[in-house]
Amino acid sequence: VPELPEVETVCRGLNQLTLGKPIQGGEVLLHRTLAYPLCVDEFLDGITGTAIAFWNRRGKYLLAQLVNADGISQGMLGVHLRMTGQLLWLEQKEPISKHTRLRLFFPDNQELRFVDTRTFGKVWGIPPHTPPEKIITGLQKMGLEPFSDGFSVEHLKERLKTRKRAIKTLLLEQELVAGIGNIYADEALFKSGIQPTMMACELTSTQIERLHQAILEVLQKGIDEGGTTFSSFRGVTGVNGNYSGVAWVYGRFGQACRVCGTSIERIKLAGRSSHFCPKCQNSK
DNA sequence: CCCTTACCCTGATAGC
DNA sequence: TGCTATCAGGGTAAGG
Repeated sequence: VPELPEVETVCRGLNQLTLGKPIQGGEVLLHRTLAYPLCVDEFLDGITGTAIAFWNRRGKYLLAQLVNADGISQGMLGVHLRMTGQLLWLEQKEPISKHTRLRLFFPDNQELRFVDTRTFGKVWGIPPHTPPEKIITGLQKMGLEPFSDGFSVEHLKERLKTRKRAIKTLLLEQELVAGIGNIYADEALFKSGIQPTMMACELTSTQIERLHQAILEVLQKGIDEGGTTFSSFRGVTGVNGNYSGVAWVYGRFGQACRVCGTSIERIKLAGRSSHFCPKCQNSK
């Protein structure tokens, strides 16, 4: 499941492989992958002949700046991998796997291929002179990037003090902080010794300081390991990770806590499974 | 406004 | 062996 570190890894890979080459055309194999515009020809006409100047990541969204031969902006391309989406840089002759949803053709018989088993992933074509958040509504309420200067302990305290909701639920919503998903949320809460069900407004100052630190640590470790910490995530060249990371709690229901040996518990919060150690995550 | 729940989908796995 | 049921989950929309 791609979260911030995985999407960041994809972004870096795309910036090494896809820039400055004119898009020669494309093919949409699954129509619902296209979030905007809904018309396939309109989408392809908008991007054909442009080149990618650079890729940016915002939360779990990928945004490519498109330019013409004179470097003039031609709009943007947006991608969200959701659950199972992959962006792969391949030779066009590579066999088209069953779950291929969209292809973009580049010179020298290369292509950027969107493969997505569960089909939740989305691609947007953003017209010139249009703010991306106007087309990708998910960007409108996006919280601060965790590695930006604004994401301080004070900022977190301010945002949490009025919220009468479980802290885990808030971490999953992108409005509080951008890019955290279920795995990194559970791991960050374990590292900070906070139960996922704790009301955000009841967290102590010390707990919020620990949480802030833990969020940065788990995400940075994920980025350092190329997004392969907890999953079989693949980079843009299809190279598999090494499962190098060991989860403290995620996916370890019923197993012994790596710190105290207590059985890891699992509960449902906002429709998502939350894993935690009832002993380690019980401090003030 | 605030919060919760259902939904989209396919493949892996558990249970019979 | 083979079938069916269940589960996983990001974001969005609808409902309370």
